[in-house]
Amino acid sequence: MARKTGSHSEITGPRVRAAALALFARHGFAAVSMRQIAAEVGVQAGALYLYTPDKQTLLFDLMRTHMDDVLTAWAATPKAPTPRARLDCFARFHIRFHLDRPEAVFVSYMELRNLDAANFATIEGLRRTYETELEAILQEGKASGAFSLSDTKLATLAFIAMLTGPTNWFREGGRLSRAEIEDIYAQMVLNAAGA
Amino acid sequence: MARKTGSHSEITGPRVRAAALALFARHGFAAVSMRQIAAEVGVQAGALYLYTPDKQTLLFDLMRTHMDDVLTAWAATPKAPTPRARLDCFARFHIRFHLDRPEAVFVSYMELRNLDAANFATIEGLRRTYETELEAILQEGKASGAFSLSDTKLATLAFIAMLTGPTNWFREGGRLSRAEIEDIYAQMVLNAAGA
DNA sequence: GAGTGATCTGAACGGACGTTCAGTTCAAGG
DNA sequence: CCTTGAACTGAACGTCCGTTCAGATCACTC
Repeated sequence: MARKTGSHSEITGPRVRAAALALFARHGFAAVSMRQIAAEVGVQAGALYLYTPDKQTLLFDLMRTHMDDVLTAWAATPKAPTPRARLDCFARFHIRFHLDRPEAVFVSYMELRNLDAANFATIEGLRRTYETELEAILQEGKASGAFSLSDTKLATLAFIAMLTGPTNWFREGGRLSRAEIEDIYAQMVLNAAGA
Repeated sequence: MARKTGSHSEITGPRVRAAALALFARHGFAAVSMRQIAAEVGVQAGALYLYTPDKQTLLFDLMRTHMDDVLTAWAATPKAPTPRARLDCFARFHIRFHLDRPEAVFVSYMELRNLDAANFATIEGLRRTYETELEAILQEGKASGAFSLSDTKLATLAFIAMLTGPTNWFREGGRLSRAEIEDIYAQMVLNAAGA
């Protein structure tokens, strides 16, 4: 037994990443073995090394892909005319986007400490870039008098922490729909900004 | 070589817990070995089992102790007269208390998935109890018209996520003091509640 | 239909893991 | 000063870890 019928690199590669993401999210990077990932894919552990040079890089690639996806999706979102509308738009974008990929969000936040120094710096840079997008909105609103905020840097961190929360508890078919959560959180953020 | 001069159960026990807490916070439960904890304490791995039945219980005890501490400290905080003052008080308490023990906060949040079912249920129950304290304040304020909130459950989760944020980035001697952070966050929470 | 290369197996590598335990050491009580 | 037992060592247990690699298999090309 070796090569299975119909197996291709373009199929197995994504399946490896999907299995790794799901397992890392559920049990944590350090608690998941390459053999578990392989079993999930239906392959022997050695075969994983056709798709990643090592376990650490597998984690890093998942996180970098996620961060790239966030930034790309936000860049493709039309810019609203006023700071208030832009903040509302950002809040709704953030919740919607993150609710669609809870595993990637969870891993990208929880497993930062398992990255080596160079990989950590890369991911941290991307995160900073995203935060800066929000802070720019807050600064504009503060300058124009649309928001009343004593510290835009703190508000940035506070809003992102708040808006990421639903990712940890949202379940399809729960008490509230995505749209309702989006509405409520957007309203709380606007309130908190003094808009 | 065995028993070192001046070593006692009352000294080594706390040192084991302190070393475990610090290492779990930095590297994660699954990534830390009993031998690393022992080395930090200055003891052989086998000696740890005089102070904990196993690694999982060591983690659980750290988390339960932390949750008990939170609830005890909050219970000892005087109740303010109005919902608005109580929310302000809760926000300041939460930030102050959590900024004083960032490692315990980090571990208690990040390592939930490494608890077995029974231990998880216990910790989750304590967490729920704490959240209920905040939600009660929000409900009173909503009922009295002091707050304008569409959903007190969501607001509870959102505020706790927001208020716990500083634990992850606060550094002594940074740009802002504890008191300043406390002021800013308390204000943002009151705004978000529509107070 | 032979040959080639991408894909995967299965076994092995040295090392680290959590946990146990017989034996050693030493502070303290009589 | 002798005994006792709490505190700890050091070695061992079986198991699993990440990673490597020679060899097997099979889809494809010519």
